Amino acid sequence: MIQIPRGTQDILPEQVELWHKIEEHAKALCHLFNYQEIRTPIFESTDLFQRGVGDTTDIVQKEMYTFEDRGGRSLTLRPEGTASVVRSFVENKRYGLPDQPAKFFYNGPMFRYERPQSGRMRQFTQFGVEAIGSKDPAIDAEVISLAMQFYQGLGLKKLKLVINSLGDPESRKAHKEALINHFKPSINEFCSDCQARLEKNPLRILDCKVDHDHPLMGTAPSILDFLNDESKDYFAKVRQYLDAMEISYVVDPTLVRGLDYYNHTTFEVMGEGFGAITTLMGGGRYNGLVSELGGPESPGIGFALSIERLILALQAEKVEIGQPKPIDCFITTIGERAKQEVPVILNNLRRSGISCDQDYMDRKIKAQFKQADRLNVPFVVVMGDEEIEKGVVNVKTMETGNQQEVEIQQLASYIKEHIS
RNA sequence: GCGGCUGUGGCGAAGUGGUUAACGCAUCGGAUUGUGGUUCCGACAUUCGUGGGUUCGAUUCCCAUCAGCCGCCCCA
Repeated sequence: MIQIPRGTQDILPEQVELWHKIEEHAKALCHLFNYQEIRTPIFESTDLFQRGVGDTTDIVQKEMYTFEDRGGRSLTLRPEGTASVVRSFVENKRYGLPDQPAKFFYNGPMFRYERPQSGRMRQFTQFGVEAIGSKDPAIDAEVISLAMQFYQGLGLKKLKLVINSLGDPESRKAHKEALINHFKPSINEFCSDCQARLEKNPLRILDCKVDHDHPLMGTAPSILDFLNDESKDYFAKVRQYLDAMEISYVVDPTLVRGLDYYNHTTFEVMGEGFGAITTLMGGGRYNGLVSELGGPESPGIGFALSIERLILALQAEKVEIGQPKPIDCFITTIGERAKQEVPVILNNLRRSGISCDQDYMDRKIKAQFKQADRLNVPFVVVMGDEEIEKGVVNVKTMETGNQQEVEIQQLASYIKEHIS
C-alpha cells in the first residue's frame, strides 16, 4: 500500500464542511476589514526565503523543502506566506498604486520539514494577513483585532493574546548584546539548549523550562528597557488602541518570534487544552523587509495562523460547526420495475434543484431505509409495483413517519413545498 | 535533528513460539414475501504495518524499515 507522505493529511468529506466554514469566515472578516485576497505560488526561488525569512532561522537552516528543477533553478516549497506576499508587492510595483496601505490576506498550504506531532504538520494551512505601507500604530491594532475577531467569531473563548515590542533593529541588537553579556560568564551553569541559544537567540534562554530557577533569570535585561523613545512611544500607542478597543492582552517582554524580519510590535495568540503546542497565531511588524527584498523603504505588519491548530482548539473547546449537509431525498425501490424508473426520476429532481440519491448496492428495502436514515434525509420516496400501477410514489416524511401518495409528476413540487 | 510509547478486520480491542486469531461496534442477510427502533439467528481477517533473520514452525523472539502518538528543539 502506498501511504500518504509523512506529516500530511487527507481532509475527508466529513471534515471538509468545517474547512469551508472557516474559509468563508476568514474571507468575510477580511472584507469587513478591507483586506483583499492574494494568491502567490506554492514554490518560490530559494533565495526569497533565505533573504526574507533569514539565513540563521531554523526554518531556513533545517526545515525547507528545497529542490532543483530541470532547468537547474533552486526552488523551495513556501514555508510561510509573508516573504511571498512582499515579493509580489515589490514585483508588481503595488507600492506605486494610490491605494495604500496595501492590505492583503491569503490562505493556503505551507511546507516545513519537521518531526510531525499533533498541531505540527509538514504540510499545513495558514491564513494570514499583511498590511504594507503604513507605520501608523492603529494598523497594528487593526491587524491584532482582526485576528482576535477571527477566533472569537468562530466561538473560541480560551484565548490569550500576548504582545511585545522588539523596538527598532538598533534596540533589538543592543538588547541582544546585553543579554549575551548577562549570561555569558555563567553560561556553563545552564543546560545545553541554553548554551546553544546564547549566541543565536539569547532571549530564548528566558523561557527555558530547565533553568527556570537560575538566579540570573530574574535579573536579565528586559527588551523594554532598551527601546528608544520613538519605539517606546510607538508601542504605547499600539497598547492604547488595544485598550480603547477593549482587547485584553498581556505584555510579555520575552515574547520572541522566530523570523528575522520582525521589529517593533510582535504578538501571539495562545490557546489551551491541546498539548504542548499552544501557539495558534503569530505575527508582528517587519519594517525592513520590503526594502530587503528590493522594494522601496516601506513598513509592514501581518500575522499568520494555522487552520490545523485552530481546528484542534475548536475541538478542545468542543465548538461544533460545519456539520455535513444532508441531501433532500432518498429513493427506495422494491423490485426490478421500480428500480428501472429511478434514474429518470432522480434526474428530474436534480434538474429542479432537489438533491437526492438512491441505493446502488442492491440492498433490501429495510436496508435502503437504514441507509436513508444514516444520510439524515428528510424525505424518502418508496416505489414498488403497486405505485407503478397507479403512476404514483409514496413519500415518507422521516421526522414524523407520515407517508403520502404523490403523483410522479408532482414529486418535485411536493418536496419543495414541504421542505422547511 | 534528539528521546519515549505504539502498529492485530471499516472502527475499538484480546491474544499465544505450534494444527480453526477471542470479543464489542459497524456492515450485509434472515426471523418480519414492501419501510428507519428493539430482540434473536447467521455471514464477515489465507492474516496480525512492511521487509528480512532465528526456528521443524512465528502474529508472538531478533534486526531493519515505514507510519502514528507524546515530549524536546523550534514553530503556525
